[in-house]
Parts: sequence; structure tokens; C-alpha cells
Amino acid sequence: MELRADARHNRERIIKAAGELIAARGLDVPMAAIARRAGVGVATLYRRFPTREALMVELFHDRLAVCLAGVDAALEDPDPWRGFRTYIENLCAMNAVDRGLAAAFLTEFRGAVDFERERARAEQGFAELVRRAKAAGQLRAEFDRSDLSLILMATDGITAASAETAVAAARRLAGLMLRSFHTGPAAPLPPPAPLALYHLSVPD
Amino acid sequence: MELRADARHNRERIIKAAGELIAARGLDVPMAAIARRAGVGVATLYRRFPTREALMVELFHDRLAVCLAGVDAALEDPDPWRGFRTYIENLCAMNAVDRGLAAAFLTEFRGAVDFERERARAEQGFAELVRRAKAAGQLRAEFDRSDLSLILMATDGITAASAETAVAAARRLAGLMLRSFHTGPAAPLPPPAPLALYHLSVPD
DNA sequence: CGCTAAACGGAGAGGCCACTCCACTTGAGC
DNA sequence: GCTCAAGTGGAGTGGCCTCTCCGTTTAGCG
Repeated sequence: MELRADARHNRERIIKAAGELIAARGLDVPMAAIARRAGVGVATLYRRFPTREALMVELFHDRLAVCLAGVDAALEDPDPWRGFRTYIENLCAMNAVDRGLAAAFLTEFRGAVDFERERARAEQGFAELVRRAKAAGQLRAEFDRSDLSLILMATDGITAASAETAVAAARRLAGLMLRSFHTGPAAPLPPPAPLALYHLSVPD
Repeated sequence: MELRADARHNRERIIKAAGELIAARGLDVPMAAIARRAGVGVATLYRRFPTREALMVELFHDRLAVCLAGVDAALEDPDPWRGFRTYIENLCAMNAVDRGLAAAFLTEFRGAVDFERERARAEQGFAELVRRAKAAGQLRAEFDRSDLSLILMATDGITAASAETAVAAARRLAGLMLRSFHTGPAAPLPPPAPLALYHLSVPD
């Protein structure tokens, strides 16, 4: 069934608003906040996306497309290690900026078949990236598929803790990981990131 | 003012319950759940700890003591690198098991002076550990104070994502970090951890 | 235009949370 | 063992969240 023009318009505004909010504030932004930012009522939001999860699938779809594009770009690099490295670096950088990106890569949606197919494709491309870098003798054999998840989750932990310095910290983390997985001499590290502590005021 | 015997008893039960719950389920367990597990009413909990933060300070105190003890133990190791390495490894391992530990190290309590003093002491001890390991030429000069926070936050991200495999993943992460900061030849890595994806069911 | 199905928004139901109030119970000093 | 301040538990309050109901508005077709 075709959506009416105004409905289609609102749908796009919702997706845009949700994307911005999730990128900035994390996955658990209230639905009401999304609706407000999109300039629609909550009912409209729920009519278009019957559950919170449905909205997430839609959002993650775009993120996943970005990841996939990154893999393809990396595969075109004639230098397998450089391809691998810049892919990891970019992924970490994007993850630090958009707090919904890692989730797109890391959550399995039971029932969203086309989403799952696309993710499988991204994983396959990444596997090829890994294979080539290993074959070139630049990526240690120790690198495991699961290490990508490890890196992503670790970056998540950093961005969750300190949003301001997240990009710098994520960059440094990526540098550390890459150095550890690289066979060659240690590459220079991105500068340390001044990570702030959480603050808690304890009243008397 | 002295607490009555029953009150003191309940206070201890509350601390015990809160510690167990936070270790297992993270920092945001409901106060009611803590009270239930301690076998007391919520009012009792709040009478003893007027705010959630007050309870946290109490809990973090113990955790911090553990960290401090670890630093002292590490300082006694005649091999500075081994001291540094095992300290990081232990910290990551403990952090993977107790989801409140990193928070103890990473949150600043305005107004809880003795807590802050103790944390400063832990940081100082760690700085000495770093100094020695660097002086021995085993820890790269690149290691920065903030990198400890980085490691802790990264471990947090991993344990938050997948509790079951957290210890294995934390171990591997620690291995990766240490390898990256070590001057010598690459040490073997802990085995990869099979990180599960998040699951989200999307209804039709 | 005018009609109507489609789309809309806001009020509200229901759940979970932190935190409080108060009528009842009990430890411990005499 | 009496007394009563100290201690207690559970019901209640108000806030925030997800998701629904329903009276009103509007796009778009003839």
C-alpha cells in the first residue's frame, strides 16, 4: 500500500530525527523525544513503526549500508594491510561519533531477513579483507573474526563513558589494536585522549 | 552515633546484597531489588543510605581497596614489567566479573573526601608502577596515564555487551593492549572470545 | 468543490523507577 | 520487665517511559 504524501514526508522526518538523536544520546532515547524532534505526535511515530525495534531495524539498515560501503572501499585498496587498517580506523571513528553504529553491526534481528542478509554480506566482505591481509603477511594469523566485535564493543564502552573525547579515545584504541595485530614494526600511536571521570555528587 | 545491633546487621546485609547485584547486573539495579535481596524494606535501605550515590560510595570503597591492594602487590614484584602486566590483567579480569569495579576507579565523588584520597593513592601507586616499567625499558614511553581509563572503559563495553564470555574477552583485550604497549617481542595472545550478538526480535 | 479513507496529535493507561511517610515493632538501658 | 528512642516495612507519591484510543484534520480523487 502506498503512503500518502504527507505520511511519507513525516516518515522521513522521523527517521532523520531518530538517527540524529541516537547518534548523539545513545540507543535508549525516549520515543517521545524522537517524535518531538521530528515535529510529529507520538501516535504518528507508532503508526509508522509499531514497535521501538521496528524503528531500530530501519535505522540500522542505513548504518549497515555505510559499513558495507566501507568494506567495499577497503577491498579496492591494492595494499591489503592499508585497506584493513583504514577500515578499522574508520569504523572506530564512526562508532565514536554515532552511538548507534556498533549496535547495527552487533545485533541480530530475528525476523528481519533482508537486514540479516545484508549484515552477512558485510561480514563476508570483512572476512575477505582479513584473508588478504593475512595472506600478505601483514595481519597476524591470530586475528579472529570475533576480534572485530571485540573492537566495536570496546569502542562502545569508551564512547558511552565520555562523549566529548570519544573520537580521540577511539582513535587511540584503534591504533593500539592495529599495532597489536600488525606483523611489522610498531606504528606510531594516535595521541592519548584525556578521558574525563564520571562525576557523582554525594550530598551530606 | 552508634547503630543498634539489628541496624548494623541490616546495614551489612544491604551492602552485601548491593555488591552482588551490581556485580552481576550492572550499576543500575533498582533500589527495591537490593532491598528485597537484603531481606529488608526499601525504607530501611534509604534510612541507611539517604541517596543512591551514598550507597555507591560505600560499595566503591571496597572495590577501590581491592585495586589498591593489587597495586601494592604489583609494586612488590621485582620484575617491573611482570608487575605491570599482571596488574592490568587482574584489573581487567576483575572488571569482567564485577560490573561495578571500573566505575569505582572511574567516578569522582564530589564531597566524599576520604574516598577521593584513597583513589588518589591508587593512582599514585599505579603511576609508580608505570614509571618503573618504563625505566626498565619494557613499557613504551607512549603509555599515558589516561590509557588505564581507556582500558577500563573498553573492558566495560565488552562486559556490558556479553556477560557470559566477558572474562575471556576481557583477557584477550588485556593481552592486546599489553602487547601494544610492550617493547619486547610480541607475547602470545589469550584465545579469542566467541562474542555473542545482541538479540532483538522484531514482530511483524 | 465535496467526500471519505488515510493520517494526525494529544490525552491517558499501565508499568517501573527513586524516594517518603507513618503506624507498628524491638533492642537495650534502667 | 518497662520504657521509649531507634528501627522497621509497606503503602503511597510523583516522574518518566512505552504504547493505545479517539475525536479532529487533510490529501487526493471524481
